[in-house]
This record gives sequence, C-alpha cells and structure tokens, in this order.
Amino acid sequence: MTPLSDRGLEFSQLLVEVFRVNGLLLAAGDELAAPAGLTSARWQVLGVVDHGPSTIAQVARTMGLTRQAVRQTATSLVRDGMIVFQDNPHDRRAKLLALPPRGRSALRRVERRQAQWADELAARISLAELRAVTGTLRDLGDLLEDR
Amino acid sequence: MTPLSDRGLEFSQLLVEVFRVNGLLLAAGDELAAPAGLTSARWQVLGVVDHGPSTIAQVARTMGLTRQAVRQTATSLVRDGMIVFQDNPHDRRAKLLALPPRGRSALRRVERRQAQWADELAARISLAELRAVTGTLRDLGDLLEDR
DNA sequence: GGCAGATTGACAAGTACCTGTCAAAATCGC
DNA sequence: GCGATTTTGACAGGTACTTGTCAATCTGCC
Repeated sequence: MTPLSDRGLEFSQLLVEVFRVNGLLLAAGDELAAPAGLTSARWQVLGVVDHGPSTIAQVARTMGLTRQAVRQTATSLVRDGMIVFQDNPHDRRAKLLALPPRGRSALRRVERRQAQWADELAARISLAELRAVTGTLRDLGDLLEDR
Repeated sequence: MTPLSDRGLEFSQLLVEVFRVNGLLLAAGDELAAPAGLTSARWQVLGVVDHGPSTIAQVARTMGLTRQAVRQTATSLVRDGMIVFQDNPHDRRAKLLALPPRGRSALRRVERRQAQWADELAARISLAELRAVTGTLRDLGDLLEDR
C-alpha cells in the first residue's frame, strides 16, 4: 500500500526513535531544571545570557528560535528575577538581558546536575557508538537542511 | 567549571544533534502534510484511525500522548470533515473516530508523498549506518526510560 | 543630512502539547 | 445487584513554540 523500500522502512524506524529520544531528553531536561525553579527553555536562555549580556534577537539567533519565542521566555524569567533588562548604549530599542545573582546561581545549580547526568549516561554507551550516532545524525540533519 | 568527561562532552553533542534532527523532521512532516490540508499531528491521528475506528483514549495510548492532546486534534479534524464520530455500541461515553472519504483520501495523499520522501533520504545513507544509529538510539531511549 | 531598507521589541492569534479537575459511564469485587 | 474503582470525554489553564503585523529605531547609501 505504501511502497516503502527496505531502506525506507529502516528509515521510518529511525524517525520513531528520534522522536522518542527527543521526548525523553526534553523530559529529562525539565527534571534537571525543576529543582532550580527552571524549565528546559528557561535554562537554555540563561545559558546563552551567561556568555554575556545579549538582546532578545541575539539570543534567538543563537538558539535557532524566533525572537517572539525568546521574548516570551525572557519575560517570564524577568518576572521571576532570574534575568534583568539593562539599557543598551548601542541600541535604544534592544535592551540587554543580563544575569543577576539569582539567575546565575540557578543556572550553576542546573549545570552541576546536568554534568553529572550526562556523565552517568555517557558511561553506559561506548565512545565509538556515541561518535558514530552523532556523525550519522549530523549527516542526516545536513541532508534534511539541503532540501 | 562544568566538569564534563570526554564522554559527557560527546554525549552533549549527541543531544544537540537529536534536537536538531527532530526539529527538521517535524518541519519536513508538516511540509509533506500541508498539500493535503494536514499537519504532522493531524496526519498521525488519521494514520491511527485508518487501522480501524478508535476512541480518543485508544488513539492517545497508541501515539503515546494524553487524551487531551488527541481530543484537541480530533476536534479540529472533525470540524474540517477529515474525521467523523460514530456511536460506540460498547461504551456510551467514548464515541469512535472513523475515516470518511475526505479524510481517507487526504491520508493516502500524504502517505504517497511520505513514502517517496523516506525512500529518497534513505537512499543517501547506508543500510548499516541506518541500523546502527537506530539501535544506539533505541538503547539510549531505554536507558532514559529506566531512570 | 536625509531617506530607503533592515532590524528590533511588542502584540495578536494559532498549533501542539501538558497537568489538574470533574461528572458520567463502564468495570470489578463480593 | 450494588458499591468502590477505573476509565472516559470535556473543560480550564499553562508552556513552548509558530506566523503575521506594527511602529520605533538603527544602518547603509548617496
């Protein structure tokens, strides 16, 4: 009925696994971030801002999201005191997002937990396998981007 | 600062690739489904119902989502005539979702496009690589599920 | 200096998920 | 058969994204 080749079928199974692992990783990220009062999305924004004060548009470009998405997350972070707006001497429109102590310590807390989590999981998979799967996924990503 | 081992670092790169490929696959799915007036989510629901009339709760279990998510999608599909509710002789609460001709033809159209797309992409990656990456991802998924 | 075009943050509305809650209906235990 | 438990659809509200639009501001060109 759906005339899939052997490869097409194998490929379909890969899709399912990517979706599944993606969902599990997101859930794991939220779990790691929760004790610090964060979520995956909020944590990622803090991570970018940690590299230096940035505008909403800059963070969006770094994360591969739209300005609108970052703005929403940033607004909620400001509301919770995890992030502050600073005036930007170079652009009157685009205020800079910066990390106050409260945001910095929340970020550090999640980073510690994440490092331990990553090490634990990585220890259960051989380095060769890890590299192989990353490489293949990167190729697949490039293929998908080309179209 | 973040005390990641070599493996932990390699693992972090894998995370990034999984997120990237996931996003690209979702976008590709929406593109495949759009000409038939569908989205990835709507298409998936039609795909499940194609196997036989099912209740919202059954579809949710099959897709690994909550009933609430499926209900939302199903409601919009009913609004567009892609799906119809049938009375369920076995349960007065849970009506059955069924595929009228309009939904069936939309589904077939997407399936044809999807099969061609999957074959094209799969042809560019060796079968061995495809199997290896699927296997490793499955192991990783199992690992993540265990915690 | 001044104007065209690009960039930016804000706002609105939509999609796709989630958790929590509720009442109705089905199922299970006795 | 009857009461306790489970399942179900519906509703409310929240998160994390998207596209489209707008006015303010910045930038590049002449």
